[in-house]
Amino acid sequence: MSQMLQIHDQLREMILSLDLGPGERLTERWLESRFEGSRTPIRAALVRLEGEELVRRDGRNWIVAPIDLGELEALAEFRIPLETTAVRLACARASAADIAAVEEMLDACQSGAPREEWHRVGTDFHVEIARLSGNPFIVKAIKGAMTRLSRARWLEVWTEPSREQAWREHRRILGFIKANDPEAAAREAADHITDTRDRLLRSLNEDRRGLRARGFAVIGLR
Amino acid sequence: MSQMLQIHDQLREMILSLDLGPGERLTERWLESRFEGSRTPIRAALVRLEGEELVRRDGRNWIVAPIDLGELEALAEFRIPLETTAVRLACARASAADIAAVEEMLDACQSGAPREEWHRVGTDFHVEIARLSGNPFIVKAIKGAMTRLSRARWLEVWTEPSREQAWREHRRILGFIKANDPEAAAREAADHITDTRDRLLRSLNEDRRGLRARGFAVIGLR
DNA sequence: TATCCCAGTTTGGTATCCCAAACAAGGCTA
DNA sequence: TAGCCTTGTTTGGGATACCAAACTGGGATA
Repeated sequence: MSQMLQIHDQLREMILSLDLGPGERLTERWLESRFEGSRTPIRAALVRLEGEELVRRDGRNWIVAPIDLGELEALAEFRIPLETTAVRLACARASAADIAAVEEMLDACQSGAPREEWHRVGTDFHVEIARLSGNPFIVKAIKGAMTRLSRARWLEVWTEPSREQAWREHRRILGFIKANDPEAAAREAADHITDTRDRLLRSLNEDRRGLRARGFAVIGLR
Repeated sequence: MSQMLQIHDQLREMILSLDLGPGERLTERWLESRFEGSRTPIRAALVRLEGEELVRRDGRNWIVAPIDLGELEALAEFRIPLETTAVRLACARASAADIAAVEEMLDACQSGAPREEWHRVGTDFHVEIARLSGNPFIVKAIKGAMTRLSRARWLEVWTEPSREQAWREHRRILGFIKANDPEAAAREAADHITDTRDRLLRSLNEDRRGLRARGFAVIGLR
């Protein structure tokens, strides 16, 4: 794989895992020494990440895209029509094997699994459901939305009951798809998105102090 | 503005106006002489355009993204839930002034206007409607979808009646938003997307020969 | 002491250089 | 003559050189 893509992937991972703080400045020279490559591939990776809105220009400088918690509502509003459409289409189009594969993914994440695992599966579930719709544009949009959500979800303080509930909701959505009940699946999906958004906002609000202590600007959080 | 952005915008325009044929190969050296800049900003522009999926890699080479007419259905399927949501939200949120601005845009495009004008307004209308929703994610998604559609729309053979009908449908959607009738607006928007897709597909099917003559691969057209 | 200014440094933007891989054409061989 | 190999050319990937603008810090000045 080209050096540029390696740098892109590593940098992307560092950003999404909050290894690099939101709003943090990135100088090309620092990245040069960090990744032991010249500025050419580094610039290409930055331009690419800019397209994914994980990195942004601030005047002439590069910065890690800040987290704007104010967009959480808009994000849910965006996801609901897309994901309800996705589950409806999934009912009509998904094969039993495809559905089983998603079910397996859920099963593979047991309650003892590390937090990274829960985080990843919690994101991938929605992307995989979108994939069942067979519509590549829906998949791409959901993937982007979940990426956008990803860092805020790392900040969430996960309690065992809330995690359990999200889990049940995932299972219910999948169950309705399996039972070929598109309207119930759509209702469940919409409710799940709303519930998840509320849980996230509540958690972040209760933890404002903790967020500040960890150096995260809580812009946009009402 | 930086040279890179200039090159990006020009190249983007050339691609969207079919000045550069879909599938055509782009060599960095040719672009270098064409834009009288060095390869550094050109490569940055290409990476950026790759993110917008207007340019693509073909092995090590760069090519203009081919038009895949097969994605027209999926594109309509993607737009319907988003645009129906957009008009519903617009009813709740858009100010009279914002609505009037869109109306003015439609008025400004009289029947004697050049085709470029019709093409542009026909795209911008949907983006502006999305903007009335107040949801930036919807705006961005619709903008992307309309970009994706743009080149196929250039290939369409526009008849006066079909253009008139699209026009009436735009007015009707806006009318229902103005009258604050979200469900009627949503129904109208969905119908419009379906109708437009059908008109486009019919036109392209009837003109397969013409497309081939103009050197466009008609991949994906059923 | 507060403010302004200027030189030195750092940064991103651009141009150019080098290289290895892909490609193409021509000639050699079976 | 058909297929293969060789070799010269072109290409994109990466490294480096150079520049102008932005920033920084320290010292002169009011």
